[in-house]
Amino acid sequence: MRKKTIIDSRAFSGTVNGGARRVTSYDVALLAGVSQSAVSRSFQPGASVSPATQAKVMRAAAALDYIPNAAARSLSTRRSNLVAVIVSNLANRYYPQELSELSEQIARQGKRLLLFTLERETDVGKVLCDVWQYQVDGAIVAAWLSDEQLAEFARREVPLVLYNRCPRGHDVHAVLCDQAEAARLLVSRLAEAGHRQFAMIDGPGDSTTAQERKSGMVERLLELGLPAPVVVSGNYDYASGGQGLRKIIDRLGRVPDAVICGNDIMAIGCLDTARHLLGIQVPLNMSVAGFDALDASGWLSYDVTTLRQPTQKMAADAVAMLVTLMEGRPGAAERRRYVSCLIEGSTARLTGAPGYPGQRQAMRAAA
Amino acid sequence: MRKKTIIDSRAFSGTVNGGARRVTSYDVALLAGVSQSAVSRSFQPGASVSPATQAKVMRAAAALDYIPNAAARSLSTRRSNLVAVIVSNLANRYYPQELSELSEQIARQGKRLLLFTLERETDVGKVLCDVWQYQVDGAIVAAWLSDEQLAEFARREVPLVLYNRCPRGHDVHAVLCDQAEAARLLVSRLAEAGHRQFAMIDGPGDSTTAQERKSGMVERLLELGLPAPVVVSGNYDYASGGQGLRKIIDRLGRVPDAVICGNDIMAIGCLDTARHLLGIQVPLNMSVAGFDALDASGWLSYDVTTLRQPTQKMAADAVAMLVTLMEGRPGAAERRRYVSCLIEGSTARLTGAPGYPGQRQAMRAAA
DNA sequence: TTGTAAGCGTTATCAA
DNA sequence: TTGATAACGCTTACAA
Repeated sequence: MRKKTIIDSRAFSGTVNGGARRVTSYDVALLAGVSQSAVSRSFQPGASVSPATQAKVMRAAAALDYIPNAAARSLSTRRSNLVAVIVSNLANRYYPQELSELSEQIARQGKRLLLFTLERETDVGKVLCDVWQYQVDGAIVAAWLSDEQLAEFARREVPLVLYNRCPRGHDVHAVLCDQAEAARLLVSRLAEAGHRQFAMIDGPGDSTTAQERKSGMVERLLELGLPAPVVVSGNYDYASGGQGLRKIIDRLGRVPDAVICGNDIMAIGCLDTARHLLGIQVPLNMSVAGFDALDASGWLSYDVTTLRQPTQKMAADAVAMLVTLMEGRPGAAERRRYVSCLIEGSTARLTGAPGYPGQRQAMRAAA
Repeated sequence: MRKKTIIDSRAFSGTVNGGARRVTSYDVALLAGVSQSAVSRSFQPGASVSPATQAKVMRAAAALDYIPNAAARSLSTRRSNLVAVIVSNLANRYYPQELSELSEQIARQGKRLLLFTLERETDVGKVLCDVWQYQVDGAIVAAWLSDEQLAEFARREVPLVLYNRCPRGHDVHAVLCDQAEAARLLVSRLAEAGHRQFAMIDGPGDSTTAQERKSGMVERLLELGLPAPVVVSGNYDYASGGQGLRKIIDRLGRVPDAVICGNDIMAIGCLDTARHLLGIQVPLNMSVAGFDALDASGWLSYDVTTLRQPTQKMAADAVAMLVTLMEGRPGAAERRRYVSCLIEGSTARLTGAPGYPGQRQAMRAAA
């Protein structure tokens, strides 16, 4: 008998564990004068309860401050309503809006975001065990997964959507922006405007995004028959931009025609060093471009030529895709590709409309 | 009998709910040839299990890919090992590193971060119900809580630490940086250097941090017997800085001696508009200062005079404080106050060492 | 529509 | 140290 149990535990003020007694659906049932299952049903969207019963239950619940226990529900339904988001600190630092976006979209689906941050891209293994423990209904991962890790998601049947990471293997779902294509576009436009000697300040080695950007650039230059670029490595921060530029000039023996930076932060660092420390006229003597279209890249002091990913749409689609998978619905697109949009700032000489001044400046002037 | 149940559910492949059968501690026990309790104990840090038993269990667990179910544990122990972090999108946007920091510190304590993001500071009510449902062990809140909401945390006995929000009421725990004091310091130093007519570009109305910064400034000016400042409102973004400056000049009929901005982003916007659009020499004709010491404020193009909060320490202490509360240990400091550190950039004329060039420039020159 | 009862997968108590 | 067993608080057949 269950009722007896309740009375018992009241007497002991919590039989097994020391904590204070919590209000449960039994208490509500008792007060409302209905069965416990009636209470449970009253809190479920499409259950069959008469309005009268539901009203009684809700009144009693309110009186007792009753809130259903998610852990118990999770145990019973085998769904936790939790979505794991795994992201490296680096990514969060440079794309904070994406996390907000994901959080909002996940909440909109009635789920909650369990956050796992990584010191490095490849640290996923350290948190994976916790991901399993919490029985998350799905995961969105913006970090590097090994083949074994990918396989484990499949084996444990945890729906997975990769966010801007290269999905090796066929059955892996992902939203991703074509970084190589973006880099190719940038190179094409710069070449069109007469740039011949390119240089790149690369991102950190563990960033697949950076790798794609680099390979896209190198490939396109090769296709165009232009000289091989000078590539130096950076780690996505401001200092890398300035240091990278110095290294490039050192290695090349002169100022390159164009410097493509792995992200906007480095582009800004490169710009500042060029203008304030080396006295290089940008874009007159050298063009500079970045990636990501950070807020800062649009500031008056910079107006960086850069490539914007449709991050808002990507986040929304990632969550939508995950939900489809969680509901076991078939026919979901396995992966969605996006294209970056070139923002013609005033740090690179480009041909074609709108030409000078840059797109942003023109918009400002028009406003 | 439990074993019978297992056999049954195998036969039906999940009795009640349709999902695939999961590996449970019973399966491990069966394979290892021990009782289920032995399995449970083997997975608990300080339980009394013989090495031999533990080894058998671990071998079997590995063979079956067994992972304990957090929901079941949570139900039984009444601890979820979940910490809710409630933060507004705005805050996350401008302080992404804090979230990373909190996440890391929480993980270090063996807990996990359940993220709740808010469109506005005052939207806490919308997510609170979910916070209760998930039975979080504690919460760190960087948003505005009403008295009722504060009371509800107390009533439900959910340990709470406010992050940089004014704790009304006595028994509310918090880590907070003294924003008013920081503003007072800034005003003092600027006044010392001869600035008389101050202006402020205020933050959004729902930001208590902005309110404190403003009141600190106004109070200190009053104490010093300086003219009342011109205060215009902004909303922490770049455009607000430029618009704010124009409004100030409009209202004052001239350029003020010093503009204090509610955050660095607005300070940067203000600077760019002053220099590039209005041709004002900064700091020669006008000083500009901000708050938060963003990365961007240290960039060569800006080198903003600003105030840095010890965010890393604050995040670590917030989590440490929360853990103390969760463990029911008494003697925890009820609230911890921090002081900001003035970063003497080159956008404001200040007296005293190190004088010109700004601190950052001097450091760079020395390097 | 409603109540009864059998799970969900753990931990904790108690006796052996 | 070990095993049997009773919670933990919910959902969901199934029967009424």
